[in-house]
Amino acid sequence: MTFRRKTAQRSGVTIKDVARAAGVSDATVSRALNRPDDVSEKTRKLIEAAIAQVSYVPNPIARAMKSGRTYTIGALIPTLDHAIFAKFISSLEAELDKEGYSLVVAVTDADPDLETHKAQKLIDMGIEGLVVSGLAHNNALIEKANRFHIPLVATSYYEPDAQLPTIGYDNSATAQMGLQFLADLGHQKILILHGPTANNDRTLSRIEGLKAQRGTANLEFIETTLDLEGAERALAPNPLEASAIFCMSDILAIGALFHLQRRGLRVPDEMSLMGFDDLEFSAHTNPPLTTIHLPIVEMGQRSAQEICAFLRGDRDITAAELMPEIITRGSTRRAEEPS
Amino acid sequence: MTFRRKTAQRSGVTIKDVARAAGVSDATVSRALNRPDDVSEKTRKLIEAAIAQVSYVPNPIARAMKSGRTYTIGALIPTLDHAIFAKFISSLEAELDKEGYSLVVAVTDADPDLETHKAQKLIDMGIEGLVVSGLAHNNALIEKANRFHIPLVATSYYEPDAQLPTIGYDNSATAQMGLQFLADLGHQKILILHGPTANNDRTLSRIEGLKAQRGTANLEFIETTLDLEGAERALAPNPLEASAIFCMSDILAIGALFHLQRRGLRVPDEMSLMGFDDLEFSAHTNPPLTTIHLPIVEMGQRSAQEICAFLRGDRDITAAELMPEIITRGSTRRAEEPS
DNA sequence: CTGTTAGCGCGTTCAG
DNA sequence: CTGAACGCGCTAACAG
Repeated sequence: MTFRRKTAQRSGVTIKDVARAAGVSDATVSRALNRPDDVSEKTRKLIEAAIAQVSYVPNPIARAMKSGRTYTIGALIPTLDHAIFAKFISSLEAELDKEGYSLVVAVTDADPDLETHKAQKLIDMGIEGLVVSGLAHNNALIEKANRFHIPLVATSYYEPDAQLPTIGYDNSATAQMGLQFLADLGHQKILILHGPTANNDRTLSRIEGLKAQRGTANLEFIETTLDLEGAERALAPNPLEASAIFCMSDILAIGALFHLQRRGLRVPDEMSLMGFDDLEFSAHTNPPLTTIHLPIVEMGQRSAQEICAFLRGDRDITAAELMPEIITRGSTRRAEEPS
Repeated sequence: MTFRRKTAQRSGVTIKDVARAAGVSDATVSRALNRPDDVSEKTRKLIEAAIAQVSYVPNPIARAMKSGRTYTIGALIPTLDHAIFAKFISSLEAELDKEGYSLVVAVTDADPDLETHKAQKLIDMGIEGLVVSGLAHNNALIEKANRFHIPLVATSYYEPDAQLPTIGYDNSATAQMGLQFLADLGHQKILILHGPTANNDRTLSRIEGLKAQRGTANLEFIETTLDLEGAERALAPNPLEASAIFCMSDILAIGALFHLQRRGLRVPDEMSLMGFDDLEFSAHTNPPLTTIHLPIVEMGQRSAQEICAFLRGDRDITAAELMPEIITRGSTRRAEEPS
């Protein structure tokens, strides 16, 4: 079928047309629509008939204009191709819906210019709140949100002293926790595989945390693209002298696992492997992946709740630290004692 | 940091306040904002100063009220947890952005009631177009969109005779194509693994296509949940007498692969495995997965283009068939000749 | 180049 | 219970 244009923009029939058709005033129609109890049974029926007859449909914009509210929240995310962001958006949207808000998503591809552009677009369309990923945003964005009095929340990050409220986890400490886990298993030489650091403060923070703990183990860092292919490319030319690989993202860990399998290296016997995210996939690989579970769903919920509470006027938005957790599965084991 | 409420709703300073502060009329302020060239350098400066002074911020809703447009499109999708939908949304959003539109996403969990609820919410907020997944939608939804003169596009489906324009592929024919591929390899007994059929016309259509081709091979159908766990649960109790498993979704195929690995069955030597979707993962498993590539990105782009063209008044929305394609990789091989 | 006037569609006074 | 009138914030038309 083809959808045929029936009318120009928004049908054009207004409350006035209904009023005329029903032989009442527009105010009465408005009332019949908003507070039916204040209208007599009889005229209400009359109006309903008129509405159907002239096929009236209320104009949401005019409504919003009166209330001054759009019940719309924006989210600026670097990508949707990574399951972790999809899950976050999903959780955010579900929680916002409970409070009557809708979610507009804008993908930035981790490009600051695109981010600025989309932020402006979101603001222009009247969002009442904005959620972004990470902390490293051009000041233009922060200032803009401020100027428009739009509450801004940074997620995937926890930093109580930041310029804007953060709802997330401590990337640095979490990476350190993972490293410690591996070190405690006796791993001395560890390969760190991570995604792009450009415009990605989450990754940067993880790496910094790791570097600060250099004493713990001998660390080698490799940066690559954040996909399975990236893991392959990073590891293929590597002699793999480490006894463990710690990936700053499960997608890389899974890519590493596939690579190691192809290379004939057994995990965890010949190589321990640890991830970061806890994707659905990670629990099902062979062996299942030891990883760090990120509280993504809670992050979405919490972000929504904070913004909604703020908009309701209940309270200011406060930063919140959510706790990641190590999930021990089969891809890690104690390092061989040096013989 | 905590975000402190500075002001009640939308700051309240209007174009009038600016006009007063600058000593000009409101129309001039409006002009200075929208067509700066029509205003003298001098008064423009004056106005800019006034804007900063009273910290004016334009009200997008009032703007929308004049133009009658919101430049917002809604998408109703069953889930974001499945990468295929995330990718679709991503592509849709990117293309809509090019035309100046924003995308509001609403997740329905494949629940008709939720779908109705969210559809209404989207309409109430003033979307100008709506994209849904699949064809099986309660008439209420279709009728509603019609009543509000909102163009509606159904995706992941192609059905030229449907009630609403579809942009997608022929699920039935595509499944048949996959089956034929396996049959041509000599597979006589094939296990079909598929996701829930309830409220999912895409899956239903694939199954129907397969059943219509029953003559081609001996088919056994198993329904399960659409996740890795689902594949595991479905296959664990199965004796696996088939020589090939055809999964109606890559996620199931990958789950199946993991299961077979654990079970010690070699793919493709002892079991051929074929998917449906072509996720990023599928190209990287061991062995890489033979699957059917779905034109998801094109689907998003095309949907956006059709809606935008329609809204521009250029033309009606017409259905479009996009062609899936078999991607032959390592998980399938010719069946052993019966000895 | 700038000011005045007149609404956009709706909800909300305030009278009746 | 109902109607008349006003105004939300902004912009398009028309004068000047």
